[in-house]
Amino acid sequence: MTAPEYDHKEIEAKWRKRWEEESSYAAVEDASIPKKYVLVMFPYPSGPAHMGHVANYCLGDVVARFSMRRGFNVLHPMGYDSFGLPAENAAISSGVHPAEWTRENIALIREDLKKLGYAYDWTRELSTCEPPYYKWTQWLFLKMFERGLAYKADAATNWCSSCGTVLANEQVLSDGSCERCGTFVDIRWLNQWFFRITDYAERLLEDVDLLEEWPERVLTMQRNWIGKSDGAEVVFTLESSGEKIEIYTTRPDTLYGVTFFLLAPEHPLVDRLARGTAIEAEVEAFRKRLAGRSEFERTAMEAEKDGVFLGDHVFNPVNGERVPVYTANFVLKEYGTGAVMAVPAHDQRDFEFAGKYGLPVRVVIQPPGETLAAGDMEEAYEGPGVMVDSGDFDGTDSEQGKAAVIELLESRGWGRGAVNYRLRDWLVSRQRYWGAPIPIIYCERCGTVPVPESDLPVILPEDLSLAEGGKSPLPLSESFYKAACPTCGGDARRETDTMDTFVDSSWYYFRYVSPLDDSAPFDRSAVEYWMPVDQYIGGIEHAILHLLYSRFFTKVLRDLGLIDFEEPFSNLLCQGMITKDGAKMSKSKGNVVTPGDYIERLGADTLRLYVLFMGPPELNKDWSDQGVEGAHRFLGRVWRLVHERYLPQSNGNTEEAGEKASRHRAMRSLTHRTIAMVTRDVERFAFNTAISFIMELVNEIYHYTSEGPPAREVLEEAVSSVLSLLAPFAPFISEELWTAVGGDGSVHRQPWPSYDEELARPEEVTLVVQVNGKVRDRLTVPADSSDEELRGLALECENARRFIGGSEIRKVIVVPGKLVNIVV
RNA sequence: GCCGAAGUGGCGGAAUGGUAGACGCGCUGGUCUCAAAAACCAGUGGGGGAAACCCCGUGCCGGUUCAACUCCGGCCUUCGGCACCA
Repeated sequence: MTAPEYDHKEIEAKWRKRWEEESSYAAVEDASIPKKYVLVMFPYPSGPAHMGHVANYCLGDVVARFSMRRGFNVLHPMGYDSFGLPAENAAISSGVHPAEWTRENIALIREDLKKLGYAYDWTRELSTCEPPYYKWTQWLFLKMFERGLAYKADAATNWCSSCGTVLANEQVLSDGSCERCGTFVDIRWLNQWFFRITDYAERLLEDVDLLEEWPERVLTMQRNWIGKSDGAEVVFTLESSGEKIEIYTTRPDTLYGVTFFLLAPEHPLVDRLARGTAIEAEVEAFRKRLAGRSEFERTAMEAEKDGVFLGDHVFNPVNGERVPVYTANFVLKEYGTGAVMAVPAHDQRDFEFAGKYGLPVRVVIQPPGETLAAGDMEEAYEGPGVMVDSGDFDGTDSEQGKAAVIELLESRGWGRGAVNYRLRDWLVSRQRYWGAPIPIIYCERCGTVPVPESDLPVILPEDLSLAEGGKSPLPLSESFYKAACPTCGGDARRETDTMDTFVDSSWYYFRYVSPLDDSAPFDRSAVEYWMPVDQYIGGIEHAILHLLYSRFFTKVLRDLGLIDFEEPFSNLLCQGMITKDGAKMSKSKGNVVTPGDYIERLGADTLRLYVLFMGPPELNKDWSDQGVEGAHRFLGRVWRLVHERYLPQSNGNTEEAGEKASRHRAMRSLTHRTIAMVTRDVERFAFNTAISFIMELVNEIYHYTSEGPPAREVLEEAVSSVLSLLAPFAPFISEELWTAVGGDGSVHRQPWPSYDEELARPEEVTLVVQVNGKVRDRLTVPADSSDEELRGLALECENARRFIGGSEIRKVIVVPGKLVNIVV
């Protein structure tokens, strides 16, 4: 009888079909069973699955399968983030309708995900571009609008000329380019929709502390992005008109050192002061110098200070001093109030500006153990010290001075303590077609009117094609934009902008709990059972955008009284990137490896095993074709273990376990030890080492069966443990072999194996003998040797004696079961 | 500049303060074969030695400890985030 070959294609097709027929992984709401919500970031369907998806979804699948087998009721859903620009770009280049392109790609990636054998509850599959989903995206927009959290305003926006739309701040990279297409964005003043995420800045920042199980780097990024600073708002008075101008400063302790005053170039006062005066031409020239440069260039640290005197002065409230007003390139319109007090002695930027324009420098903070003189300074002193030349505050420590000055400002009505955030409101409108329409109607008589909930969804018409230049057809489609005003019934015009796709993905994890609910975005009792997500898994590239927006949405939902928790994701695992030859895979580099090819050639099990074995989840890992062959070789080894070593043996030809028991006992011990180690490692997401322990067990079973006749029950325990432990990683082959060895039902329904502590302990251990901390010998000793026995054995062994020589033994340290260190 | 993460064989990577390099890849040798592939077995950090063994070795310099890849202090390098944010 010859053993069958490992035919991954046949095996995988067979089990895939069976699992689908049986809906094996559908989640059921059952309050009597502890739940686990395992979520992987859903894909944007731009084609078949790529390696990043595979790596990500393998992590989630192991967590989900492991949790199922430990008795949890697991929700492990999948869906598609299916609105977005690439669909429109495809339409422009190939003429396919975005809807068609998107649905075809969904079919492709779904096929790959199914081939990979992920244990998803496919009955909950969702797609954000379908009306039953975006109806609720629109509903959430209306809720935001009702609470004043969605508003329309004129703002300087980031315009990407290539994408033909505005972008949120978060979608502009730090070099000023569009995160999608790399084009440098321009600044345009436009009337746009925003979500008032800044209202939640403090909560979003404070609650970062609740996210104990998130990676530290993500928390840091979130904190940086929110960018809180403590300081004061101070009111200065303009000489010419007497009007009040507010500034924000983090250094109220330097208020007495102000020698000039700065306005952002976009500050409305700049125009007013310049218009019709002698300096108008100069301001115009200054504006020209700035125009055509991105904000990034303008505010780059290397950029030279540039500005213009505006012909007016302000009075400093604390000392009544009159200082000149300038506009300067480095002052940002959108941070603080767009106006700054300048203290050249204690701020490097102001120092450079003062140097260029011959403005005075006044020292008001003296550093410890040093006396600064304004004339000798080569750079600003920004550290703490003692306040001088500051009226009643002279001699005060600058740190205490901050609070003291704020107290003075507040008591006189000159200002107040204030915090500032770097975070800006979230710009959500897009001048694009392939997105959820913003449910708003503009009526000449009634103004901006929300679409009534009963009229949702506002359907995105799919019978339109992109207008000239790839522009959105919505503003040109009368049947879309013509509407009756919900309030007065008169002729009105529908909003033709659509929502940023990050809105769609900010709440999808709520929808999974009740994806078919037509009466609400989610069923409340289902949310109470399943949420929050116990384990969220995804790429680090979403550390700011998606995660911050999702946290914001969750807090808004809580304030709406729809849920009663603050944070959506209890645990977060950020996976690293898979690279090829050290570089990000991209079509232009020609270094893309396609999962589908490997599934075909080596099988889904091989691919799954390899991406998990490559290294720790959070590290970047480089793809190796030889490595993936190795994973395949291992599965072949497991296959032959069962068919060539185990199955023939189980027909008889065994040896009683009692005789020459130590060989058998060692085998059993390793089996139990492996269960312990794999369990521990899966719990801590160390899948690479978990797999290596299974490999060691397999290697040892080969030895065990080669050295002599195995004991049937020992071999059976070892082999079934291998299959049981391997199942979450390589579900198809494990199921096939489980069936072949006559296992009970499906291996994926078996309880996770348990182990016997007593058996797991080895009978013999290697005792390391050190002399003065250097290893001098290794002895094999019984595991239950007492410390005294170990000490005795170590002192007697020849190698140790050689190094001890005639020296006096000063100390002997015994680490039970492991090591003896003799100090001489 | 600030914040965070990481530096270990030819490579991916292992090591609750206690055997550095598990497991895998690659390479070398052996078994099987007419031969090869596959499979199975063995070896594989560097240097020295016939061998037993010895010396060196986890980015660098110090420190704590009987014992440091691991803890502490100071650097260097790489990657990521923030950055003229007042």
